[in-house]
Amino acid sequence: MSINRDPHSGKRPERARDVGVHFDGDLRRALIQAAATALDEVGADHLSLRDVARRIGVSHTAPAHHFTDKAGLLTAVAVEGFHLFIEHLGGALAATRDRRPLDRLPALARAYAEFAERHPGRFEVMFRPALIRPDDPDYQRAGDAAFAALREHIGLCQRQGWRPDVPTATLAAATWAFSHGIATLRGHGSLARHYGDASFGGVELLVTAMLGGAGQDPG
Amino acid sequence: MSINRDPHSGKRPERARDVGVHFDGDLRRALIQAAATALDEVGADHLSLRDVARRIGVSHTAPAHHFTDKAGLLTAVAVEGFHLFIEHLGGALAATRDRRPLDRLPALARAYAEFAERHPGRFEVMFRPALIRPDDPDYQRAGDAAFAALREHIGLCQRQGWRPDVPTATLAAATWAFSHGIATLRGHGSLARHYGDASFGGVELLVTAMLGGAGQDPG
DNA sequence: TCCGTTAGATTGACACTGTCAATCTAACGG
DNA sequence: CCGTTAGATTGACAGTGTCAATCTAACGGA
Repeated sequence: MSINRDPHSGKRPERARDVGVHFDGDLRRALIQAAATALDEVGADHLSLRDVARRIGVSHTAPAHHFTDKAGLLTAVAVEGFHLFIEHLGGALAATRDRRPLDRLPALARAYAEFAERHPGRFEVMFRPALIRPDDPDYQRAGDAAFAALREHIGLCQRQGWRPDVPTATLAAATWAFSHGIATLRGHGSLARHYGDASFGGVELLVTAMLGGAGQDPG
Repeated sequence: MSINRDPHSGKRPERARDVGVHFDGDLRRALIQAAATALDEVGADHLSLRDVARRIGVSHTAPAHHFTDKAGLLTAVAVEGFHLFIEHLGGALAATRDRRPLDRLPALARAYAEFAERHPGRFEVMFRPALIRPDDPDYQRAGDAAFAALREHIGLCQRQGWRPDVPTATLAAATWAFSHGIATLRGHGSLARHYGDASFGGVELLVTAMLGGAGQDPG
């Protein structure tokens, strides 16, 4: 068991190893990782930079030193979160490759809700601009990419005959908002309270009900 | 202009009058009012009990003394917010009395978004359980009443032939989630960014697009 | 008139937070 | 061997939520 070397005596003050988070000289990445973990554990409201620093055994100002700000660190977490998000939604689409595009929307909304449940902290910072720097280029790019993926799938639905008269962006925004509403209300417990079924199957059911004719032949 | 009397000299330390918020002996109500105002101004994240106290000129512990907690005060604001919310949605329904029930859903979603824009602070605490005491009876009652109102209108739609086969709670939850997603994403600026039209007309358009056959004769 | 009780409100302290200036460390290049 | 520089730390500051202790004024009975 290695013990903290006094930073003034040793050559490399790798205190982070003591708590299990090893950063190969890349403190920046370790901070993001620790922040994301802490975020999922305690929620964005109770996250403190000092706690993040403590988790990897560095000084209490290390996070701000690398990210300027609390908002800076959370922005980095949000960007990383969006990448994970896109990956997760992509997985849901890949898993339903055999179905008709429109019939895959419930699975997409389900994946949306799954992500929100599995990574509540990341999800929180991704969609709460007050916590971050919403005009950060990386953040905007990541968000744009997520929406573009959805938009592409909606376009696919339309090319198969689903509401070809409506602008793709409109349907994509509507689908996004619907999924987002489900995921957030579900996270609040509102779905369980008012709807009764907060399971992922219940999520798919909501989408099917809203789309209505989704199961029937599109005109 | 009355000046603060020294609380130790005068008979009634009505310091609150100095900043324009007069509470007729009802400090509790004044605190809720001040908190709601502050909330709409600075957002829930930057709200401090001490600032609320300063706004009405009382000691820094007065809010916690009356509401136990920061969460206690915010819960009271959320309850009051839900009452206002129900009133606002009711107004939208009353204003569209002449249309067919299904055709009034876009106006309902629009009212939802309007409320979120006009009272961002209240909206925030109403739908962020981490800030409040979600198991507070008054809070639950208020939220239930809001959902019941929506549910009732959905039932009306169904009685007129809209998807009578789907459980009312399902359609109500779906409508709620959709409206909620629109309102929150709109508040984040995501709608303006990805959809382009963040106006209230744009909000109605989203609902119309999603409901699809809403404008046509229900089967 | 006086006194004890009680609810309402305040004071003062505590630990904790984000941020900032100043400082220190170690490695690099000449 | 020395100066520079980037990375990280120290120490301080104002603000915050919360809690125990205290104070205030009004009320009800003797």
